[in-house]
Amino acid sequence: MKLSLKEAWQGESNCRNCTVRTTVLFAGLHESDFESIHTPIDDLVFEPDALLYRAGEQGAHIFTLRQGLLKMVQYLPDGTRRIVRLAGNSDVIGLESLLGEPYQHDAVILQRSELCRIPISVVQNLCSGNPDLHQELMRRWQRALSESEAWLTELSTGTARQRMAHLLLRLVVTEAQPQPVCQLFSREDIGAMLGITMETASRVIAEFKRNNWLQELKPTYYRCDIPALNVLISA
Amino acid sequence: MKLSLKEAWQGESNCRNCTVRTTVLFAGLHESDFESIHTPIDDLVFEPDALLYRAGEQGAHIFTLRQGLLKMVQYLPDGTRRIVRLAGNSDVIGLESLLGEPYQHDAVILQRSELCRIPISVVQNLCSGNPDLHQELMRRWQRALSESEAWLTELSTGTARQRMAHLLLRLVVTEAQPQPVCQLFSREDIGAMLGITMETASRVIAEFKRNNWLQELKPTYYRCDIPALNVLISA
DNA sequence: CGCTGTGTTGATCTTCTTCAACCCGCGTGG
DNA sequence: CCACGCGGGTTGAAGAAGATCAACACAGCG
Repeated sequence: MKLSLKEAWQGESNCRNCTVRTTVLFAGLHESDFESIHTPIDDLVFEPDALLYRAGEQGAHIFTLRQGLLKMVQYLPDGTRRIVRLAGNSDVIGLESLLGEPYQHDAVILQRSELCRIPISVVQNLCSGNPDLHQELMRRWQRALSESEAWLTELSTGTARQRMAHLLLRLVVTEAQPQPVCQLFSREDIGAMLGITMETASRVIAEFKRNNWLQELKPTYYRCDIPALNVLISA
Repeated sequence: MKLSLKEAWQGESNCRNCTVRTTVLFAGLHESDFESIHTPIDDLVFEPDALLYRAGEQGAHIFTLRQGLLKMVQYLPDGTRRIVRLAGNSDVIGLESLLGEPYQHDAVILQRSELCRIPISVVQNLCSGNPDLHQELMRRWQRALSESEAWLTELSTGTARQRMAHLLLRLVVTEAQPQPVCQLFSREDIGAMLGITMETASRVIAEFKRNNWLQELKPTYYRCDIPALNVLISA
């Protein structure tokens, strides 16, 4: 099985009683629709660094992230690596497989994730006669597109400082916590997100810490001074 | 009417007999489907610099580009401008309005364009009972997503030279001509596409011309040395 | 105990930005 | 008709920002 590295199969999903059903792809389904799900939807848990799928693979599933965080990675001919998007809570990834296209990215787990692996045949069956599901799919596609464009404008434009500020602000709002706290990634990954080197990423973070824009609570967990960061990006 | 600047209304579209129907959004429609198009689909032509729509507007139409080229522009809080995507032949833009979301970009014509303005109500009506149209819509969304991600990896990564090479190669392949010829934009726009300044854009182009990677046939029209450019990006 | 991977920091070099001057083609108004 | 100004493009010189290379700290682990 290629889904290596600490995969934990949690059993088949019971979509009908899914705890996050209202926020999730199948929100609009009717009771009767669940009868027509014959191919099993697996319920999976992954630990950091697990590889969900690889760019170029012909996929037969889409994935709904019920909990966690992962990175979508692309490579250039010269070997450069760029992280083009993150997927978190209630995001759907691998949509391209619905169109018969191979996966466009490596999908790698960043934080422990719980997700459902849905065979594309299930989605296709449900689609006939489910305008709500269509609508929901389009919404996911649009979400991915908006995210991707935000990465271009916010995380690939301006100085390293500005990009980092944008990244941090994104992270604290998506974590949606009462406290402005986020978990940071390896300097290497931060570099690949912002289009800068590991070293500059490190230096910028050091500078932010010196200025108290950023405060390390425990390893990889940081508290950020949102107003200060906002000044940086609108200057 | 806000669609200012030399708009030319060409009459109502006759989708049934559209010359590019096979490549276009409505490719999968049946004869009978055309009966149910009650709201008019307008057939428009725009000259360069015309503004199709503006970011933030609540749109009531999507647009199919039958011919031409336009840029999709986003702005940062600090006023920076980035071109996040180009749309050309047979691309569909403004899809977000189908979801009730406001337009995410300014859409500005770069080269004389012929396009159809389709009311979202028409698309929504046709969608019920037209899986092919759904499929086609998803394809367009995925295309936009792929494009957007390619801009991140190819046009916002590496040195100015590499980005320019990527841009030129993209342009000559999309033009799909026998000759490796493309029409270039203002230095300002090139800068906004590559995330560099007008001046560096100018310098890089000058350098390419000196090295004969690039040859100006007539104003704004260039012939490029594809192999040479390929070396640049894979070095 | 030493090794490895990750992060940090310094010194130097390259690249890009910034600011300024200038050219040229074009249109406008005197 | 010509002078002028304007916008777009080019080029130079200076400086800033980031990349690169190298050394080192430190934690985790066999």
